[in-house]
Amino acid sequence: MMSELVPNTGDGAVPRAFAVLELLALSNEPLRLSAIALRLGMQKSTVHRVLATLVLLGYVEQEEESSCYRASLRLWELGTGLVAQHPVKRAAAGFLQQLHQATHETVSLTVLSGDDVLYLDKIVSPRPIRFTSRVGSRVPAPLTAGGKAMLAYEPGARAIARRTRQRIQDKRRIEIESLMSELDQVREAGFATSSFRPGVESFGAPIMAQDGRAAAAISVSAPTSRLSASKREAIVEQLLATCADLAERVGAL
Amino acid sequence: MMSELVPNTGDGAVPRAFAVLELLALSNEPLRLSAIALRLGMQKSTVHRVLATLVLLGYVEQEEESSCYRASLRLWELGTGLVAQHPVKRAAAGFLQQLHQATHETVSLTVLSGDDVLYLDKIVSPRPIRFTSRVGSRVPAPLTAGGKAMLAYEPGARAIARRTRQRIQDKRRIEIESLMSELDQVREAGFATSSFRPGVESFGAPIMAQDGRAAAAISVSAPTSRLSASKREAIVEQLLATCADLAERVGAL
DNA sequence: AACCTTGTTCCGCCAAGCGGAACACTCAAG
DNA sequence: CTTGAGTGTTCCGCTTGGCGGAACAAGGTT
Repeated sequence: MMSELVPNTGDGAVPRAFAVLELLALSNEPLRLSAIALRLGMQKSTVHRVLATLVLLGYVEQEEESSCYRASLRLWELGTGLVAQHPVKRAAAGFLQQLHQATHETVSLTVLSGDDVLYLDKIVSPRPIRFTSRVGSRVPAPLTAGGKAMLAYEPGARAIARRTRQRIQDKRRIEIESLMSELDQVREAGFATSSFRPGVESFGAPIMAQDGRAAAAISVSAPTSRLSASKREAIVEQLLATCADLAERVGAL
Repeated sequence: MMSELVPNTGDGAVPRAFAVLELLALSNEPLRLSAIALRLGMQKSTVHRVLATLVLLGYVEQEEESSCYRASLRLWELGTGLVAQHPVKRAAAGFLQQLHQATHETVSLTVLSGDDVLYLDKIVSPRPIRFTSRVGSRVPAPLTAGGKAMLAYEPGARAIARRTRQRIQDKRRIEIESLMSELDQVREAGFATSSFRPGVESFGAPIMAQDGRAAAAISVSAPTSRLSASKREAIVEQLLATCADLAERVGAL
């Protein structure tokens, strides 16, 4: 009947434990036991047991004075190890650096994750853009330049667009048909653009894999005020060259 | 009876699930179901069930062709959110940048985690040092400059030194009594030095909290070949100034 | 002092998790 | 082609670990 307060993934010990851990990780302040039990619709004693296990495993710490619980850095430690050995990120690091040197603008590496774009890496411009997405954060793919660059080669692009439209607040941002035709143009031109953040313009291109889909995308973002027609042209040219080189490298490994 | 092959944290569904997840996260290649069962001393059917749960929760992905399992980027995603809101790291970011500008050398931010130092942040020198520790990695605290800077104000320093001596391979690296007297000197001078990596010299100073212990440490590392007496002096001076300023800022929040 | 909270502990009930065994399948050697 | 040793997956009976209600202790606030 879907009568849960929270979109719970199911019952059982493991899903519960992860629900608690995620809640703690996403919350920016330490949480009380009761607050966790309330927000997850679980029994206090259950939450207590789960927390005891997580503390034992080192994923959660309990502040001794306030008896609040917060996630430890264990998750982060495991996570950084994961992304450090990510093949695309490893291969891309030097190319991103080089592209940043050439353009002097903010350069990002993203992959598709569900309906979102996940920021794997980023080199910020010396004069950084405000409201930039943090590395490790996710943004609906159809909004971003890198996301559109990847969606152009994704079979399920239309479904992603529909789901995203349901999800976001300002529905005018995504009109399905215009987006789909934009993706056609992206396939032709080889790059996508986006200005979904006010005052910031982005250019994104896919890193193509052998199977015809995009393994990742690189995007260059700059404030509109700093962009001229010739600068835009130069950015796109350097971006496409970088992605082509990188695709060759990725294909080789 | 402690008859486990692996230092297992205990039985039950949740510890098992985390054992599997950690194994996958730490392994740099995708693992087969049998390999996991073997290495953790678990039944195949148990591993299968656990993996199914982890896949459902989005922490593990299964390659469709080889049916291997690997950790997804979910852990990393949660982890980056965690460290991004870490108060010390947030406060330190600007100071690290500034210290890097002043010294043009590699600057690191570390915290104490167990008996280790955990690298929270790092700004690498334009001519980067080889064999540098990755952000998110851990190194035995008594080996590093930042670690010694923090241990100098840690009550359990001696115990940490003993445990670390047991743990490492080259026991000559740590002589308990000489380390303890070195920590005394660190308290007097306000900074520590280390050259546990061949050819690299590091200077570390603590960021003091109100309780008289070190909340974190900043260290500056440079190849010995690039260091003169005056350069060393300048680095230490700038390092100490930075840590003092930062401690004030951290104390305020 | 009479309430609310909070976190923690206890305990009976029961299902979720466990692991052995059987299954389907692939690949390599015979 | 057949055999065999792997693999991953499924089934199922048993029992243990997890569940949640209730009682408990400790502060904090009215």
